[in-house]
Amino acid sequence: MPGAATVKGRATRARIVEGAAGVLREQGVASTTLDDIRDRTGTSKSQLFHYFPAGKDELLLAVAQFEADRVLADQQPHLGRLDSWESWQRWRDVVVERYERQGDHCPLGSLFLQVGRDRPGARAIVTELMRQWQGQLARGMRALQTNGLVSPALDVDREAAALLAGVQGGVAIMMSTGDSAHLKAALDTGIDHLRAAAPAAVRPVPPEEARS
Amino acid sequence: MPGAATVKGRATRARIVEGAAGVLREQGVASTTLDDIRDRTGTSKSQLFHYFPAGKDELLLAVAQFEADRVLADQQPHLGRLDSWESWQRWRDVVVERYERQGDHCPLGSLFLQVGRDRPGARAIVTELMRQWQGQLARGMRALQTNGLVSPALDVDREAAALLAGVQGGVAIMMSTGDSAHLKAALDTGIDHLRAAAPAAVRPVPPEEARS
DNA sequence: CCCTTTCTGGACTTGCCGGTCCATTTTCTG
DNA sequence: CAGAAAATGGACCGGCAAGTCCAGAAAGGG
Repeated sequence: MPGAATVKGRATRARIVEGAAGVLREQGVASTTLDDIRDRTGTSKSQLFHYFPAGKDELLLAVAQFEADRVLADQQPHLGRLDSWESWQRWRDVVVERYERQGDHCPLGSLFLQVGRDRPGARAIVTELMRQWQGQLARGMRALQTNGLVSPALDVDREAAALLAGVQGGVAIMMSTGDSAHLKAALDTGIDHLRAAAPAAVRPVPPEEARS
Repeated sequence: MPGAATVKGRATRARIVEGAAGVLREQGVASTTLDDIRDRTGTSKSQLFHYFPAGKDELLLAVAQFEADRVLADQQPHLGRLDSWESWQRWRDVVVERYERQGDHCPLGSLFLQVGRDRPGARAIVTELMRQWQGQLARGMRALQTNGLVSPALDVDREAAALLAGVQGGVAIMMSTGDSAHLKAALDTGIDHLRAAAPAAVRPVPPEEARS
């Protein structure tokens, strides 16, 4: 916790990060100035630079980490317990609901564009987020396998990667178009794909019998 | 073609847009100034404002349209002829190759962040791009149905939406992490999902995918 | 060939915003 | 209760880049 040696200091620093996150969500990175953040958080210019000596970029990076942590937290506890079809469905609903509420703004995406993906730390934040997210999806798929709901032959890692990509793309498209249909389609077909890999004996939902 | 009444004028305007697109690809939106574009295109400040009276935003929007047109053009002719498993595979390879070459920079994404999604025209550009892209995928899937390679029961629109989302997300993840595994996974599982919907009689290839 | 319109060059203005500085207050430590 | 270290307030600076302006050159058109 650089530049925050006392309780008061840590509190102020946290207030800055949270407040900055709020401002950034509301008005976007491009049009947010340090003065906006200063106003919102009731701080002074010198405080901003006291806690983030490297300036705006360092602050933005801290906000990025803050937002990244929220992404997974908002999906819990469902994301951590994907061991039945019902739990997958609940997770799917939570994801849709979370991003529909977030509206057409992607805090993380814009942050990285501003900071620059190459900056030490920036790439690491998103890579780690994706790694954990995908890991939890894969874990859920293995749980389905363990419970005999999905064939052990399923390539879990590839499937989890594809599902994660679908979610990311669905969100991205929603940001641009305002329509969540793609996100829902990606989630539903992804889960359908798992269902199709169910051992025939326990196949849960007759997947649309239309062989004629 | 606002502000370009003569051949010479139109040529200059086009030179500005293309040059600006180049600069933006190389150094990103955030750090590109009108002077950079002026240097690159061998023009003067007054020319920039002559052809784009509303200033930088209007120019960026024109570049966005330019880049959007490229996206689909780069996938042709494969995207237009998705009527066999082989053509789907070729398209898949072209997409991967195109985005791997593009590296970790997304001209369109950054452009919209800078301009703001809400600006009249901005949202329309990406919405139209997605609509056309998805339309061509759906058309390809219907061609498979017509050729008896895929069950007529397949929900083409949902499947196309999901595949498009996967591609978008795969690209987005590649931009952030530098790894194209998610893009490949999304494409391959998406196409697998189609293969799984093949009428049993003509099921083409036992889905054996090379994974790396 | 003249007169209008379009196009071009580049100097100049202007406001914004990241960053600096130092004085002052508060908190920690022994 | 000192003295040090941390935290705070806010005035100030300086550069940069978007946008303006006008003079002058080229096209176009009757």
